[in-house]
Order: sequence, then C-alpha cells, then structure tokens
Amino acid sequence: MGARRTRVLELAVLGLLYETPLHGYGLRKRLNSELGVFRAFSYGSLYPCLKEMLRQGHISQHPEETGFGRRPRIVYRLTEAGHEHLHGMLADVTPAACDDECFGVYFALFGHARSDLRLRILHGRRDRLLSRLEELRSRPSHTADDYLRELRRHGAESVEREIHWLDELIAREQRSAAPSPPQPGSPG
Amino acid sequence: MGARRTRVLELAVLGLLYETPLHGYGLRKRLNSELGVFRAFSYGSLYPCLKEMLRQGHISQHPEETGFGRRPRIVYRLTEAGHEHLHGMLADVTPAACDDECFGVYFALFGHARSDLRLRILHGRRDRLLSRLEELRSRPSHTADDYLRELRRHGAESVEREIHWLDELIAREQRSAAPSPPQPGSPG
DNA sequence: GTTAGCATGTAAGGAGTTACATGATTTT
DNA sequence: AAAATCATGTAACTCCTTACATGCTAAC
Repeated sequence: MGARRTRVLELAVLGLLYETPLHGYGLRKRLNSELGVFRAFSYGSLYPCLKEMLRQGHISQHPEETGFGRRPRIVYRLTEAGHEHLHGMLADVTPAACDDECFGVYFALFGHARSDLRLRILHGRRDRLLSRLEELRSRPSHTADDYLRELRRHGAESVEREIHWLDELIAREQRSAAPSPPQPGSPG
Repeated sequence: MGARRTRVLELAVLGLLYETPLHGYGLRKRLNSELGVFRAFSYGSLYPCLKEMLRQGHISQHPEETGFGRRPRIVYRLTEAGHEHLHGMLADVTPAACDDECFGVYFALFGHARSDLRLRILHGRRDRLLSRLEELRSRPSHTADDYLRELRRHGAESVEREIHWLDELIAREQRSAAPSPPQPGSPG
C-alpha cells in the first residue's frame, strides 16, 4: 500500500519540521497541543505519514545525537524537496482548501509566512465563510421547525463573527504590509 | 463487505425517516439542505448506508405508490426495530458524542424529542465545550507565536459564545419543561 | 432532441482511528 | 518493584468521498 496522502496531517508535519527537526513522539505532542486546538492525531496516523513522507523524500531521518545511556530517538528533518513541497502546497491554497481543519494549520504557519501568503489564506477563508453564510441564509424559513431555525441562526451568527475577525486581521495585515509612511515594520 | 457503521449518517437517516418515509434521492436532498448545514453527504455513502440499515432490519423498503407512467421510487420507512434503535442511540448520548457534527444532527431531532432528552443533549454539548475551553486556556502563553495566540483567543471566544447560547436554551427548556406536577412519560 | 435534473447504485480510494504489540526510561 | 510515560510502530477497521455506470424523465 503506497501513497497515503494525509492532507492535513502532512501539512501540519511539514509546518512543524519547518521550524525545527523533531522525533515522532515530540511531533505528536506538538501536533495535539499547538495545532490540535481543534483536532487530535494519533500515532497510528502519524508514523505511517512520516514513512510515506520519507519515501517521497520530503523528510530525512537521523539518529538523535544523544549522551551516554540514552537510546537515540529518530529525528526527522525537512529536506530541500520538503521545503519546496511545502511552498507548493501553500501556493495552491484556495478557498476550497480553507475548511475549518486546514485553516487552523495554515494559520499556525503564519509566523513563517510572507505577508502576501497570509493575505491569500485570510481571503480564502473569508470567501469560504461567505459561501457558507449565503447558503445558511438562502433557506430562511423553509423549515417549520423552531429548533432548526434557531440552530441555523446561531450558525450564521458565528460565521458572521469569524468573517468580522478575518476583516480585522486582513486590515491589520495590509497596514503593516503596505509601507506608505516610513514606518520600520516588525519582523518579516 | 458487511457492517458499515455510518454513525452520523445513520443517525441522520433515522431522524429523517422518523418524520416521514422517503426515497434515497429525497433523503439526500433533505440531508444536505436541512441537516447538512455543516456537512454534505454523497450518494456513495447514503445508498450503502441504507443497504446496511435494511440488512439490520431498521428500515424497510417499499415501491412508491405511483400514478400511471411514473416509475415507482424506492421508499424507505422506519421499522419498529428502527424506532428502538434510534431511541437506543439517543439514550446513549454522552458529551463525547456531542462533537460539532453530531450535535447538529441531534439538534435537528429536537422537534420530535422529549424535554428530558433535549436537556441531556444540551448539557452533553455544554460539557464538551467546557472541556475544550479548559484545554484552550490551559496553555496560555506557551507559544511565543502571536498568530497562534490570536487563533486560540478567537477559538476560546467562539466556544464561550456557544456555551452562553446553550445556557439560554437550557434555561428556556427548563422553564417550559416542569412547572407542573410530574406526569408519567407520554410519548412525544 | 439535447441538456438538466431525477433516481439508484458499485468500486476504489482517502484520511484518518482504535486496538494491539513491544520495549526503554523515569518517577514514585 | 511498580506505575507512568517515553518511544516506535502495525493491522484492521471506519466512515466517508470521488469517480464511474446506468437509465429515466422533464424542460428548453
């Protein structure tokens, strides 16, 4: 069985290894504590994913340089091909790819991304939420059920709120990106 | 192969057929327009699910009573066993079962549920959200990354809002539920 | 008379999960 | 010495999707 594709997980692993090399167990910990605000990954998916990424040459493995009595752990590190692959994935971000799960992972990479990529992801997410909102509104009283209507109302409100949040982030991003006034910005 | 379990989809189908018998195509339409506010199902999952439910005896199929030139559609209807199965599933609702996906489906059944079941589901969802909130707060500044912190802040705010929404629904439910003496459970 | 939508399916695959198996190391 | 947790995996399964196959029927 070749080629497990592991979309979200693969992206998350690429993102984490972009920061620093790490071994499997540590990866899972960071996956579930930092990225995994909205979801948790198990070893049963992580290790096969690493195996496949190795096979594709996106990561390489090295025995940990350890002291004396310690068994060396298997440390994974992003290869050049892995860097390219990550950039390729980010270059392909579309609204369709900005579902709840993926957006969290994309967002987690923001610290390392360039401003134009950040903006594209924020806009992609915004577009997607707008579609959802339209859908939610397109059947206003089709259902007689009060509970369903209330659920939909609350859903629409949440989506609106997230759109508003994105608008603020986008505005902030644009202010710090377009350096009209001579303002020495912060980090790149 | 046997026994596809199809949790969410099965639950949704049981719920829809609880209301009224329907054929596959119509089921999918209602799934995606009413329940599927948050997700869409495809025929490739629906029809095998129906097949399996048939095999288990939870639904039965009948050729539609049609007029003249019309080809009769295959109409599915909940059996006694199906009713029991649905009640069993609802009786087993725990906080763990109240994830984003399932909660929407549970909620969609509220119109047919008794008040105590509604309350149990609302509380189950609330408990689950509280756990998530605690998790979100348990690592406040563990990350130096501003973006991740902002993502988490917004996530926590959304969760708080939903909890508040649930609190209102619960209060409303309790007001309308038991101001009068305890009545022996009549079916809803 | 051809597109669009109704209607019912199957086969293969995707992206994970749970449960299992095993052993090393650290903490109590 | 026992329990916890670190660490690395595999096998079987789940639940759903996409793509495919097929034919009917209504609308333009």
